[in-house]
Amino acid sequence: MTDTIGFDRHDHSACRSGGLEAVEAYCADQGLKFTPVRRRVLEILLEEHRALGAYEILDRLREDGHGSQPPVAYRALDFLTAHGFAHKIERLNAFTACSHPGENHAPVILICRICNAVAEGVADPGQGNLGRVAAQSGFLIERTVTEAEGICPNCQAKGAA
Amino acid sequence: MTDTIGFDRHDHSACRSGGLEAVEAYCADQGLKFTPVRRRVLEILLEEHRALGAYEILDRLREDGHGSQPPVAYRALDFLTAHGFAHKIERLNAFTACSHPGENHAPVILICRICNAVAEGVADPGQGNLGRVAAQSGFLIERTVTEAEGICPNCQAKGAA
DNA sequence: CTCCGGATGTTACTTTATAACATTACCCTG
DNA sequence: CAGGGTAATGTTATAAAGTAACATCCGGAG
Repeated sequence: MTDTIGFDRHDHSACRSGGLEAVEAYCADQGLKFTPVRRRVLEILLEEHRALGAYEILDRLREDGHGSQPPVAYRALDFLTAHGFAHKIERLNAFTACSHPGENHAPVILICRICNAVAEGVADPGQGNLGRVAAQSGFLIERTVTEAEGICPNCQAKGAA
Repeated sequence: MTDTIGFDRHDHSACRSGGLEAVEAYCADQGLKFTPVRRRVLEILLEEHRALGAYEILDRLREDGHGSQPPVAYRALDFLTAHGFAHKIERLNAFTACSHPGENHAPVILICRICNAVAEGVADPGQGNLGRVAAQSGFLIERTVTEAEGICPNCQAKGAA
């Protein structure tokens, strides 16, 4: 089972408020503290809907009167990534809001090297190449990093023109 | 098609000289310059047979009388990774010698969080979760990052004891 | 020999990330 | 509601990773 969003147009205000609501509900349910800083960082990620570096996020927090030192951003990002509300894109040393908050999933990230757009799909970590290689060697998977760099459909269309 | 090495004992001197020979032959064939610095960096990676940070490599180069500034290491690593003789492990900001030099492949990396051992398997980038998600959205894959963190068979056995 | 291009080397700097500790907010217990 | 524990926030300082820019060297083509 797979699904992808990210290279299409979409109702962004809905995706933003929906993301916040889903996380809020999940945190309430699980007894997690969705504090102002954490909430604000997720809002920033949802608003931008792209990969943001920790220091870009930090700049925005500073404008909002929150702490302006790196640990403030990194700690909020740690919380968000630990609970799957955001993902770190290792290839870019950057972060993005999760498209499927609440679902337990292994993110699959597609990165366009032309327009820098980022899309997220989901996968079962036990499946695919990683699952096969791990099973073969008896490796126990806990977390996965699955990313591809290439050209998104939009940029392919432009390039062909 | 998949295969893995890395968590087993093996004849390490053979794996080391074999790796060097394969790369040497490949470079001669392709007209690539396998210079002393590049060769030395690959040797270091093969000797250690683990993930090494660029600055660890740099320390070794310094001892050998090569340049001791970061670009020296990064340029050699760029060469090695560009041609598939080594891989960058994004999760660790570290590098490792390729287990399958010369073969055109998408590496699959398994990282043990207990003993830090690293194993490499190979995969077809068009297959697996990445391939499925990319195909579905019309994304053109150029490079892939496929890594898992978890527990290797050896550490699982120890933990069970 | 001389020019040219690629590789090496250096200085200096940027970006990314974390350790360590002080302060604050909150909730639980008594 | 006082006191105490815990978790979050905030700060200073520094570590770790990576790159831009330029000087130098070296080997091959003309």
